[in-house]
Amino acid sequence: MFGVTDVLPPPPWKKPRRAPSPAREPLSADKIVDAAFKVLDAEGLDAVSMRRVADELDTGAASLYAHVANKEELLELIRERVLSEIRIPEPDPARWQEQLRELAFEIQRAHANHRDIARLSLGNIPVGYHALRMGEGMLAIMLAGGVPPSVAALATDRLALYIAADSFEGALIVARHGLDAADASERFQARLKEIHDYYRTLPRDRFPTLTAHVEELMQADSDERFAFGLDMLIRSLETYVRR
Amino acid sequence: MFGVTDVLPPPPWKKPRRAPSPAREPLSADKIVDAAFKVLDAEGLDAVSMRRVADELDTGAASLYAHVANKEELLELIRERVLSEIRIPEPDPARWQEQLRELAFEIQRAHANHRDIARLSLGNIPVGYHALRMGEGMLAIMLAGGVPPSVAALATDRLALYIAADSFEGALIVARHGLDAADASERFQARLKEIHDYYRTLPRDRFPTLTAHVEELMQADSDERFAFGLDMLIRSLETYVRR
DNA sequence: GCTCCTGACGAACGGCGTTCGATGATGTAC
DNA sequence: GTACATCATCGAACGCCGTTCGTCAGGAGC
Repeated sequence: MFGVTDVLPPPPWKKPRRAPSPAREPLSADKIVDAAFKVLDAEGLDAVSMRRVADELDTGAASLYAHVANKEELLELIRERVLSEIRIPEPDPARWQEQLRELAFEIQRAHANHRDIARLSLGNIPVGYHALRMGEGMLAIMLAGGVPPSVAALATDRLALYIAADSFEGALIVARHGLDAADASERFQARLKEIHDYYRTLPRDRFPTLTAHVEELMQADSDERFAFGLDMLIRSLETYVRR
Repeated sequence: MFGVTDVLPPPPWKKPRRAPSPAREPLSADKIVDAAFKVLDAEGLDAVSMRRVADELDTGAASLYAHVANKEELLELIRERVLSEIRIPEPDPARWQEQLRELAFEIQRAHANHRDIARLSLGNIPVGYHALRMGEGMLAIMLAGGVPPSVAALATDRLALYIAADSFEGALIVARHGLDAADASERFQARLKEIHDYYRTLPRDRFPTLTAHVEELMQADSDERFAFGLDMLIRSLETYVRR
């Protein structure tokens, strides 16, 4: 015949056929998470909406719900994938403190690699595979180092909280001070300078201690603060070993 | 005359006078924060929207913007008021560890008194009066105890982060497991039981450490966990004093 | 060739923070 | 006492959000 369907424009009273649906390859939870990461890494966590992720896949938000129960579940999948990037060392009893430190930095780095994803890091009881892998690794290192099990169990919980909290705080700063990472750091430095100056103008009689130690309070950058708190926790763990 | 304006119904073609605006007493930032607390304490942080708060004052959301720049500023006022409930002890060198502990619990309690308000507690550089008061108090206690200033400065930062993080985590649980506090606790216990059972079904070969110590991991309630982490931090501070 | 099922997905619902512009009351200047 | 300028008030609207509903196309099974 004459291939009329391709030549004639569609009559206006007939609704357009919705999209080139035959050429469409099917969605999947994995593809949705891929798209979510593209949005996350390019525009930050706030941009990760069902609509925006669906857009990335050239479809509508409603289509996602066939593969993902709701946004909460999508975020859980994202969290798990972030944790999957973490390498966990084989416990070496002689180096247990150092290994804890390495693992902590590894977790922090994994979060920092994905913009402000650490805003999801708090308040999640570990149930996913990679979250459990993390807990297993941390606990194993402590036990190998001779920390008593009941202490190690609690310390794992507290250490995980501390790491998540620090990452969370960093992520908030990234989220609040512009989307571009370099730009954010620059703006944050400027903000810190403001705070520094502000602290110097505080009334000395009302805040004697604070005003007397402004320099000490502002001296460390965020990595140093993280390392210091980490050392505090590990240092105190040592006191449980030596007895 | 005859007081006609009060007797006759308003003619339908004349639009109603918008509200009994003469009897209306003026809004203020303080009244808005009051209303916000009413909503917060009754329905939780998620219910604190500009519309809902305005509703509480029998007005529209737009009216709030004359007294408060935006929602962020309203939340800041709320945070400050929560911190204002915290009592700060006069530093006593002999009891510095104990005083730190008391202050930490005081901060936690102030947050817990207002539902899931602690979800705002992280990532705020202290600039408000009460936030500074808190920092001043914590730092003064440490210095009185003989902690070197450069250590005390960092430790104040880390301790504040820890306290905020723990409260935050607690608030997330409250927010996620129903609005009523008693109900939330009950549901959370049930959830913990589920997790406990789940941990027991984990493959022993992949998670040998975790499965071997399920009981230790689940033994402590949230107050005990908080106290333990607090002790870890204070304990390590002691190691900086004794030299 | 027909039916049934399953993903896809446009449209809509009810929420959100915020802005705009009209409306009215109030205080000041003359 | 009147006119005017100023400012809080607030309904309506904008553009987001997560989620649900009902329709529809395509393929599988018969």
